[in-house]
Amino acid sequence: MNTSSALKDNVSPVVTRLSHLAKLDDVDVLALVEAERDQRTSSARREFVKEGQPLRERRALLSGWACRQRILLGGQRQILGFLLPGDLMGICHHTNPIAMATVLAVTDVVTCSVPGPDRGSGLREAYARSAAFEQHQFLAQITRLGRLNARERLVDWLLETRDRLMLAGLATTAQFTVPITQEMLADTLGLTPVHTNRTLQALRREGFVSWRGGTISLHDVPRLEAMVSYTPARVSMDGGAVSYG
Amino acid sequence: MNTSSALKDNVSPVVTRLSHLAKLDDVDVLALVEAERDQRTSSARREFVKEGQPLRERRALLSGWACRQRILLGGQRQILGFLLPGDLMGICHHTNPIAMATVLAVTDVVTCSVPGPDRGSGLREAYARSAAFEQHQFLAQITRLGRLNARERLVDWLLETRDRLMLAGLATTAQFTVPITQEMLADTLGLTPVHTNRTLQALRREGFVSWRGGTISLHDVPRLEAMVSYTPARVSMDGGAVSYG
DNA sequence: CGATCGTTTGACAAGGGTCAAAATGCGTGG
DNA sequence: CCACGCATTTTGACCCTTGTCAAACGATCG
Repeated sequence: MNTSSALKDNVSPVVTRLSHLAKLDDVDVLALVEAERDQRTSSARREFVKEGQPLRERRALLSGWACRQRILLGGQRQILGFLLPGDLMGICHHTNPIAMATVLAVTDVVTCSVPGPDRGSGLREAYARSAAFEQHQFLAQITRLGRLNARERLVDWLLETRDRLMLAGLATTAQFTVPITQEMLADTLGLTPVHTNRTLQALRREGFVSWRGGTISLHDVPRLEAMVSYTPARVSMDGGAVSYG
Repeated sequence: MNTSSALKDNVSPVVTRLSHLAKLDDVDVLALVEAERDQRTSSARREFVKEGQPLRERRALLSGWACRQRILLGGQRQILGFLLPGDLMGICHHTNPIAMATVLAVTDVVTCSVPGPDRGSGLREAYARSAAFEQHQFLAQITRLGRLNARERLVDWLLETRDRLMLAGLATTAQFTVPITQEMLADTLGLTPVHTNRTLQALRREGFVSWRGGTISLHDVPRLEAMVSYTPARVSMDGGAVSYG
């Protein structure tokens, strides 16, 4: 199409995702690509950020999954949300920031630095929309936990996760990779592993989803969407974008 | 104390709250006071903002309560959180923002405009910390709904709400005003009104709280805090402040 | 003084939790 | 290539928290 799409094709999920969120010009994309050369790997289970500790630098996820979680005294865990490839972390606008949650590498993970928003305004816009989109996910998580039953929570989460992965170019409408255990899913959905398993089996038995070797396939997307009245977040560049205000 | 505290004493919850969040100089405070002259009243049940509609202007709550809510098809409601006096709304950093949730006046409400962050950097810092604090509340809401039982949800919410009101100078350690019905509380905590009522009664019967005429008293704060391992959000000016990063 | 909204009560149902054990899968080392 | 050990998934039986439905009670307001 245009010059920058040549740059965007087959590049990192960071560029793909941010390009979906705002119009980036070549300067923006080059800055991202440049920043991506500063990569760092960490292995599964490592804690990037610890709740209550000062926040260091802003980075983006290049590959792998991470999660934000809180551990309650008593050992229960609540996973607040997952960080998927292309997602940003550590962006903050005030002094002395302190992490509100622990960020844990779910799989082996590669992160990279991200340029400051000072260059083109495209990046600033993309970062702002990225933050708003994340906010949207937190609000969705609240309604999920507060008002949906086990089956609905599961379906809603699957659809949301699919959409997020699609934004980074990592999913099709009906298939995507989910490198997490059912126990983690339970800690996300506010359920026990046992009940999560049973709910999942029911959906499988009824032919709605399959989950083999970390790959999830949705077999009747329209009905799944109807089941939870799913409305995708509005994050496309054209038209308005979500903002909690 | 100093010159600006003379301005801050007995003034609006907006100034009180923002002063707790960041160091504001006289210029900042005067800008706030000036902006407060642009007041607008709306009566209970009015919808300030409708989910999916463009966001208009940024404003602050001077008095009364509002809530952010979502209605699911099927008519269930989830209250995402309350807006208390001193809280900001409509602040957003990208173009074409769209409301992620409906904002509803719970009581009669007075709002005022708030100055842009351009003046002193104090306001910018206060706004950023305010946003981070709000984010903190959403994350707390997620853990509440995901991992606490009815009694714990209720206690945790009471303690958080007390702290937020204290920030605006509207509560003491053990007493504050809560102008909402048990039904709204139920929609906040992800419970039914009936069960909320029973949980509340249990806490009353055991002498932990009383709730008469819209005023809540906590009678054994240490034990209540222990019950949910309550940790107040770190939002004081000195030391770090929460940021979800 | 009815009307209406909010709170309280009771009886019962069900969704989801708990505990414990059995299967299955998978990486590692022999 | 097989066997072992560990993590994960699956199953079963039972219990408990929370939801549901319906009605009574209480307060507030025109």
